[in-house]
Amino acid sequence: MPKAKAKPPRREEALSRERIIDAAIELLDDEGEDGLTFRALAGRLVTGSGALYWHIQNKDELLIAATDVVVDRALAEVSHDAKPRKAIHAIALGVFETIDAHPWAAAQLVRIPSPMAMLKIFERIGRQVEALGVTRRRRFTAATVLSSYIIGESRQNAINGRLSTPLPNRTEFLEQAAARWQALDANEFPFTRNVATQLQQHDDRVEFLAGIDLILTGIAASSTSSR
Amino acid sequence: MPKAKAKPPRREEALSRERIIDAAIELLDDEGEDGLTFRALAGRLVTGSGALYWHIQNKDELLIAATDVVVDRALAEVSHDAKPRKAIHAIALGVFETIDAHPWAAAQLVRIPSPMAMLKIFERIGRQVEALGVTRRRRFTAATVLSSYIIGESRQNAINGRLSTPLPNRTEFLEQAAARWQALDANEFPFTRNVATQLQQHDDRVEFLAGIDLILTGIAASSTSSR
DNA sequence: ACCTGAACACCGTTCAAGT
DNA sequence: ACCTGAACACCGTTCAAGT
Repeated sequence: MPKAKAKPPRREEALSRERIIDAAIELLDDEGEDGLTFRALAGRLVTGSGALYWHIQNKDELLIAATDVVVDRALAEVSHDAKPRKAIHAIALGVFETIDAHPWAAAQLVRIPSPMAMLKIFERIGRQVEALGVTRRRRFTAATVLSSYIIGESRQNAINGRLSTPLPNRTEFLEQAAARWQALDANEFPFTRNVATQLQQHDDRVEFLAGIDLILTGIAASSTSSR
Repeated sequence: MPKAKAKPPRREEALSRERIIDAAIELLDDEGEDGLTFRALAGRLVTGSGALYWHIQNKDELLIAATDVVVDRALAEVSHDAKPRKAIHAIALGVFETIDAHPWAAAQLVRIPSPMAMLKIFERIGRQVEALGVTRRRRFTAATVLSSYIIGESRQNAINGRLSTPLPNRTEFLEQAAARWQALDANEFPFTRNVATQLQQHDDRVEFLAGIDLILTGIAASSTSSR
């Protein structure tokens, strides 16, 4: 028997705030929000759990930092030079897809006070609202409505992989949701049951953008009206 | 010295699911989301923590049930017989004020799958959307956009009493938020800094309803347009 | 049937001790 | 300066034992 034993896992680089955040994102993606514990994270980084506190303040800060990273990446891919409506679609879809890939980020975006990631989305949307020629007084409202819808709806649409036992794909996810709505009491939920059929058929991204366009129509109509 | 000792607190009624939920709401309102623990709740109800599990499944179910109760109360106060726009305003303000009084409920409303409280809000909004004469195909989109905005914005506006040290009132809350925005980097956040002034001045409810009306304008314009 | 409360299996966070 | 890992002060949840 040779002297070589099974090598213990070795840390290749020194610990750093950046590496910790990257590992946290991986862990969150793999195991969900509950999967992120300091012990599990330290295990992946081959260190002690206490070591992490040298680089980050606490779990909250880590979650917010992880969200900032994934949102920054998403926004970096959105080109700046489209016309306002197209640009807003692109920002919206960028956020939509990031939250779909990292469902845990949605909860962080709506924290109070707003994390930087949220402010960056708001800023990018706001500039396009300005470019649409919205009057000064209405810009805040318009940007708020758009941002609120983008984040809220992205969250609702994100498949949380670990919720009910394996959700193979989006189609089944939608079917389950529709079935739940169809099962509601007919007297108490006539409207919801009625639109459940649409829920089953719809394409997420198309439906999501339809909501954006509805708001954009409202913005355009408000700006041209006399009120 | 008389025999009478300090009476231990006595439970006046038997434990019940209802009493547990009511006590949980009180505890959540008093101490915030972190304040709701089974030990603290059992303390208030003068019982053992394990006893609660005879009446409720677990903490998640308790939070959802508590949310259902406060939302039901809010919706019960909203009259059914107004014209659609006024009715939507009333539903929106009802939710807004309930979340302001019970900020912990907002997190529950956006859970997946949607809790009953969320579906009830959606249903009430949806019926009014129908009453507005929105075409069948657009009803789902319209109700979704409205619900998403109502819940998202109510959450953002709710004062979470325990966040930073005592937040005396809403004015100071808004000032703090505006100050944070003003402190942002001028090159990276021109839009956000610019609207920060508005944030400082605005009346929450008025601004909130302005967003609702923006969406309603979009709904009206979409329905009458040819597309 | 309902309640009790100790026990279990976790957490986030701290900190003396190491290098 | 940075890392280690045991220890602390909590959690939610379970369950044998009581009434």
